[in-house]
Amino acid sequence: MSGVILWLPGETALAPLVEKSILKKRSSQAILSQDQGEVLSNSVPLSHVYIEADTPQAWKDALQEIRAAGICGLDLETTGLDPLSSRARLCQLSLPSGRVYVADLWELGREGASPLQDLGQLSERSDIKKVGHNLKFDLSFIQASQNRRLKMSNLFDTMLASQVCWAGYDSLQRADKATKNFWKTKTPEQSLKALAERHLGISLSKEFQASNWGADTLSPEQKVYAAKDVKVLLPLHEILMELLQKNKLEHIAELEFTALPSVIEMELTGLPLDTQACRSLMEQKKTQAQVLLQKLQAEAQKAGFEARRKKGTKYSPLLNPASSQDVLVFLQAQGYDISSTGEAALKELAFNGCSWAGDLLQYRKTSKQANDFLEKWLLKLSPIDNRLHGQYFQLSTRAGRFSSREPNIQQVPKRGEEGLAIRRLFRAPPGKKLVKADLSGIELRIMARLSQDKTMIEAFQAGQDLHKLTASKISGLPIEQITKAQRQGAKAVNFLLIYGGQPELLQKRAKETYGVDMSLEEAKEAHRKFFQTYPEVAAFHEKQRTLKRLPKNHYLHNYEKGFYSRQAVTTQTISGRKRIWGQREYGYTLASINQLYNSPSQGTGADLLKAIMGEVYSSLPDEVKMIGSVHDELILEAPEALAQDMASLLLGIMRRVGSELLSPVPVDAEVEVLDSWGG
DNA sequence: AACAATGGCGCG
DNA sequence: ACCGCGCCATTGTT
Repeated sequence: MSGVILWLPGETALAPLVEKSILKKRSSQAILSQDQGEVLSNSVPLSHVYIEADTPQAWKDALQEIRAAGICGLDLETTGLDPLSSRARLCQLSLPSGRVYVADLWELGREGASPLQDLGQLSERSDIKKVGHNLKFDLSFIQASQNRRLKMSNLFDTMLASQVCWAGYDSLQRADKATKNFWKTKTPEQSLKALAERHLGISLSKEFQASNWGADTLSPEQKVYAAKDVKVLLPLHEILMELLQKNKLEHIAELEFTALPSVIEMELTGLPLDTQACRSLMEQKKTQAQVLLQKLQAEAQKAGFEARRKKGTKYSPLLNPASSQDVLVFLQAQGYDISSTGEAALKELAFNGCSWAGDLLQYRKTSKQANDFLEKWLLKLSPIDNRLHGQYFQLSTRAGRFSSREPNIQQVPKRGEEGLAIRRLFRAPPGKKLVKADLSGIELRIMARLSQDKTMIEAFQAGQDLHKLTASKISGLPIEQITKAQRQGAKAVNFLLIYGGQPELLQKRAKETYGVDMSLEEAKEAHRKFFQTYPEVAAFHEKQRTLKRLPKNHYLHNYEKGFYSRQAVTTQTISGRKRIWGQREYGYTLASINQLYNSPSQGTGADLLKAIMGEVYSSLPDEVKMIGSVHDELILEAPEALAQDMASLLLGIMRRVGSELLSPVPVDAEVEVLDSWGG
């Protein structure tokens, strides 16, 4: 086993294998204010813990002190989690001196102050750094209270900073219960509580987190809790700044902080959904699904299907098409030789005349569309503005892409006529247009830049179609004679092979996706020709493979050790984002080589989109909103009169920022002004 | 009842 | 041994 032994988190059985090198022990306490210990003991007068800033004058004084300091910790307590339907109640501000101000925003409001306006202005000041944990939350409430776009600047999010430093890190943990997999991989916790413990040795109680923040008067205990939270932010900021610096990740953290306001805007604005059309399409699809279900079950019954008796469920003699076991048992009993009921296998059966398999596929698609998408969206629609507010997470993925949830905006159907019809439900409101921009073929451009492949770079510089070029090189035909089908085939070749796909997979995919029968020999030949045409891509792969044997120092920090380093295999994006590869299973299996090929590319795409989002956000007029982002695509909602201008703006920024990052590879984009997401 | 694993499928 | 996600229902386990 040539793998490199990475560290494990402290206490596992394998810990002795780990070399511990403590570079520099730094007492976190030195950065904490003197009375931190007393604060935690709860035995000192409240005025030593926090200062109330509930009068307009006291509030003003607090803001003045912050201006003088040039930095503050910022935290809000709110009546709920949704910035559209809940309200901010308490604002906590901390200073480098350790002083904490706690302000009851409602009380201040009654006395004629406008603290949320003040906070809005604070968020925009480039000369005052705002430090918070998951600032998306707090800033969403502040932004939601304003009637203009806040051009927030000089932000430092301790959660994002920490996530940047730990990206990709997996620790092995024993499962707490007896499960099949004894070892479980776990990503480190990134809550404020976890960070305070890890880096400062402070344990924060979360007892009051969900207490009644809408009460007539807030209790001293609630305020103490709130004050303790905000007090750890600046000490954490110090440590994370240094950690970012040691790992040369300041730039990536800055990229995340700059993208943050646009994420807030996307979540707050949400997507416009045509509710009526959505409901009727849902009903139509539900009916369709119901008809198909009965047909499937009736035919199965007629053909002699007998349900197994299952533990824990009510017995039904009917086949459940959502049960892959039921389906597999039935189809095998019918004499079909299959081992999976996935789409590829069922398509094959349907093609060979099994209409039941075709119906099942249709049923799965229709019921998924009706239940998982259309119905879910209607249930998720905000009663405040009747729009769909998915959440975005900047760093929940290993390579640095966004993830999205509740609902996942990144998996809205688009393929095929049915998918398109679903996207058309996202309609711009009257007088508005959607402006959509896609980075064109960005993965291959990134690969051209990563590998510095001469042929690829020249092709892009000449504005050539790389899929056609690949098709031409494989077939030996001149580019002008390449058919659409050949181009599609070459597209599969390009995407599969740059990430390490083997000829066997190529053969399989050609069949599945295009119905092209490719012999293994032909697939091998295409594989050979591809790397012959783009030799630097092969060299890039080779270079990535060697990374496994070239671990580098990566710095971490905790309260006990201070800053310390570990030998870690890391991969990097063009912007310098790092991903740490921890071993996954017993035996120290590292990343698969294909992951090492893919990660810098995928991560660079994320870097680029985030850079573009920051840039676009800072250039948008107030009436135009950023409403969506899907890996290589951005969506704006704009008044009709501004739509064309916004299209040019997007195109210009995407080309400029992209071409700068990928230089000498040019970046291009496709922009459209639309009435709906589906065109 | 709650949790874990799996298969399946939507997107890039 | 092609990468990255989130979400659902089923099925088995505690």
